[in-house]
Parts: sequence; C-alpha cells; structure tokens
Amino acid sequence: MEASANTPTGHLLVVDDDQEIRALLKRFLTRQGFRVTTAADGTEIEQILANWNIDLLILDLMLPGTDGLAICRKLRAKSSLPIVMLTVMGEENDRIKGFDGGADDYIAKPFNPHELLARIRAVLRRTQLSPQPTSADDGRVLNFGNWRLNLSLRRLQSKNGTLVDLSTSEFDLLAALAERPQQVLSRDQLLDLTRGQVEMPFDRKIDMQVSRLRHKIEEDPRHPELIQTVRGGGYVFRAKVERDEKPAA
Amino acid sequence: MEASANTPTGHLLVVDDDQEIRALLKRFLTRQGFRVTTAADGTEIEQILANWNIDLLILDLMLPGTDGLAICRKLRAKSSLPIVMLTVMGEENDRIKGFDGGADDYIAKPFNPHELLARIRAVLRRTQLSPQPTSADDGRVLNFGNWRLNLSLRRLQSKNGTLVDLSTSEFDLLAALAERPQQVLSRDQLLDLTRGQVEMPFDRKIDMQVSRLRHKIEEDPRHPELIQTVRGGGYVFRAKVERDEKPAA
DNA sequence: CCCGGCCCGTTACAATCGGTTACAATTTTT
DNA sequence: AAAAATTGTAACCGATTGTAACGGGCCGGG
Repeated sequence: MEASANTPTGHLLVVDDDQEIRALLKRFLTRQGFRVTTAADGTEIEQILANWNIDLLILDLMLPGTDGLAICRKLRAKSSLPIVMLTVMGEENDRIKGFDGGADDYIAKPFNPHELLARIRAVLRRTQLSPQPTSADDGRVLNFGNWRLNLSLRRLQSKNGTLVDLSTSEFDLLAALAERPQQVLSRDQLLDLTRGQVEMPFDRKIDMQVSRLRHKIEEDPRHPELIQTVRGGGYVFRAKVERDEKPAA
Repeated sequence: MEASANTPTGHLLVVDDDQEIRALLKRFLTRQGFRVTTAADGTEIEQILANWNIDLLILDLMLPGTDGLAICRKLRAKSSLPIVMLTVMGEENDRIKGFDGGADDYIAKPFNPHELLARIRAVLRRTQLSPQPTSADDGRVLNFGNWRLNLSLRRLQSKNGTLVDLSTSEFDLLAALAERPQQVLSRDQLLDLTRGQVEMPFDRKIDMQVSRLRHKIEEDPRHPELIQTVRGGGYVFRAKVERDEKPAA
C-alpha cells in the first residue's frame, strides 16, 4: 500500500552483525526521527520485511552466513526496496560490487553518521518521488471465504457479485491482514502497515477499525471467522487465501 | 501544457551543493514571488522534474558526483527546460563550458542576487515567448478504461468514438493524473502540475474540479474507478494506462 | 468460588474531510 | 456588449475517523 508515502520520516531496517554499530545507528537514527528496527544477520530479514512496512534497508556487506551482497541481489530480484550498503574502507572492489548488487547507495566504514543520514535522506527522496510503474502487485486479487478482494481496483465483492463499500482505511486494514494470513499482527504493526504511524499508549484506533470492518465482512461479528483476536497479541486473518493474477471484477 | 505560460511567476529548481547558497537563494527568490525547490546534487533532479512543473533550473557547475555540466547536457538532450548556470568567478573557461552545455545563461559566484533575478526573468521571458516546436511528447495518446486521451489534440474520446467536451482545466487535470497512474498526488501537486499554483489553506479548487471531471468520465461518479480519493492524501489515477505513439483521433 | 484488573468490543459523540449544490466572478465566444 | 461557458467560493451535509467511556469476559489471587 502506498500509505507510507505520506509518512514524514521512514522506517529503517539496519542489518549488521556488529552489535555496537547496531546500537549506535539505532540511537542516532531514532534521534533523527526515523523508526529503526535492527537485525544481526540475514535470516530474519524476510520475516521483518513481511511484517513491517520498511522504507529503506541499511545492509552490511560482510555478514556471517548469507553475505550482504547475496541478500541484496535476492531482494532486488523481487522488490524495489531502497538499499544502502555499508562497505569496508578503501576496498574499491566493494564499491563496485555494492552497486552490482543493485544497492541505491553505499558508504564506507568507518563513516560519519551525518553523511549516512544525508545519503539515507537522498535515497528516500529519490525513490519516494519516482513514479511507480504499475506496481507488481497490480491486478492481484485475493480470494477468501466468499469474498474477492481486488487490490488494484481497491474493491471488495462477495462471490455472488455484490460490492461492499469499504472506506479507505477499512480497505487498507483488510488488505494488510489478508496479505498475511495465519500471521498474528500486533496493533502496532497494523498501524504501521496501514498508514506508517506508530502506536501511542492506549491507542484504540485499530480496535475500532477492526470492529467496523468485522461488521461489514463477518457473517456473525460476535464470532468472527476471518479476523480473529489474539488476546494480548493483536489480530490474525484466519482464512485460506488464494491469489489470482487476473482480476475478474 | 501551456498552463505555465499564464503563471505570473514560476517554479524554480535550485541545485547547489552548498547548503548556505541553497537557503539564501530559496529565501530571496521566494520573496520575489517564485516558488523554489532545492536539491543538493544531481541525483534527484529527474525525479523532481517528473513530479513538479519546473519552469527553470538554476544549476551549479561544480557538483559532487555527476557534475553540473554533464547534467545540463543530459537534460538538454531531451527537453528545452531553461537553465541558468552558476559558475565560479573569473574562470573564463567555465563560461564557455557553460554555454557549450546548452545553458541559457550563466552568472559567476559570488553574485548579486538582483542580477541573478534579472537574468532569471530575462530567460523566462525569452523562452516563454518562443514558440515550442512540437515537443517530444506531442502526439501521445493515453488509453485507459474505455477512453482515449489525445494529449496533442487535447481531446478525449470514448473507444466507441464519441467525443467528450472537456474544459481546459479539466483536461489538464485528467492529463496530470493519467500520466502518473498508481501514484497518489496531493492537491498541492495537482495544482502545481495543472497551473503552477501553490495550494492555499482550505483550497477546494481541486476537489471541485475532480468532482466535475468525475461526472464526465466515470460510469458511476459515486463509486469512481478511474480517479479515486485517498483520504488525507489526495487523488490517484487507478487504471491501467497504455501509451500509443500514433494518435488515431 | 468470588474479586479486581486487564483487555477488548462497542456505543456515543466529536472532529475532520471530502462531495456537491448554489451562486458569484471571470473568461471566452458571439 | 451580451450571452455562454468556465472557474472560484462558500456553505451544507454526509461519510469517515478519532476519542472517551462503559461493560463484559477472562484470568490470577485470595
């Protein structure tokens, strides 16, 4: 969803095996107004990307296990997530390799945090402005229960054909959930996915929205089958979801 | 679009790596009634040009990364965007190089802001008066839904042949949207794209125009499929757009 | 087994936003 | 200059979203 386009600052993912660098960057970038998630190696990246609405990835070239370059290539194969690579000082080769992997920018360690900041901002500006040529998820349709959710036309219709009127944020919420079936999503994650906000204490926006959405799509809103509550955890979309490529609507 | 020809003042893009100069120019030129966007280096220029209706580019000759001269040449290769180059005092060579790159004028740093202003005005006057030789995007046709939008003849016809009467600003709005499908455009951006104005608080011009346009092109204006609203964000053109080179109309 | 607290659903209401109507101002056409 | 078309403004209204508050269920501790 393009909701995060409105986000004043972004959500960054920092992947580096050095605990100290992770801590440093997290502190620094957080103070600059970014939201920062960190990971020590490549294993959790996909998981994190699936669950959070990451705007930019800061990736160390040298990583234990799968190395940064390979990760970069793999990600690039299927998404256009902006990537800034951290390389080691002076090795000219790395620069070239970094770009070969498809990174948007690179910076050599040790680096000046402010320079990193400038590069992050530049990359974000560049990528967020650029027109998205009919995105990959275009034309996708999600089928579940007896519903059919058209992600490109942004409409929901029951399988017997009747259209249901969803508001902007109801649609975004449903899409966020239905794209991640069987996965528990916290309120915080949902807020981030649907509009790039971070949850405030006692924030009940999502509860409210879930309630409203349930009344529109659940047969018996008292005993929801699609969107279920996980006490203390959040919500899960519990339905088999099948993806179409060719919208019928 | 000839919309910007009516614009009393213009929208300038200042590209200079010196933060102080950017700030100075922005303040000064804004006070003179221009709209000013700035960038620190060449990387973002294309994106900015794609998304805003820039009337004139003020470009520093010396830039980190791709240098100003190269940028100037590249831009000139595909558009006739007026360019004023900032060069360094006294280097006679730079003057020549600046003109070689195709700049419309140059001015040496340090400069008197009022002199810069005079040159900007002169260049704008000169270029806006000169007839635009059928620009490259001339003859383009956008196809979407069952419409065919001829950008050079400025007309809209349904695929079964009937012409629809669009007013000037309706056409501009539709063109602005349809040239950027799947991209959320704020009211501010739309206002700038269609006539180089900046949104005032509580400005509902665009809403009004969207409403009018919808009634002419949407099957059911209550449930628009082409121009959709993004609450708190603006509008998106949500339709697959295919470009023709040969107009049939 | 009862009590109090946390968590969540929901109702009620307030605030915001966007669509539209009606009309005024402006521009273009005739 | 008058008429027609276009565009801008204001106002109203409905839809959407946010906030507060009430109440019910679940859970651990007496």
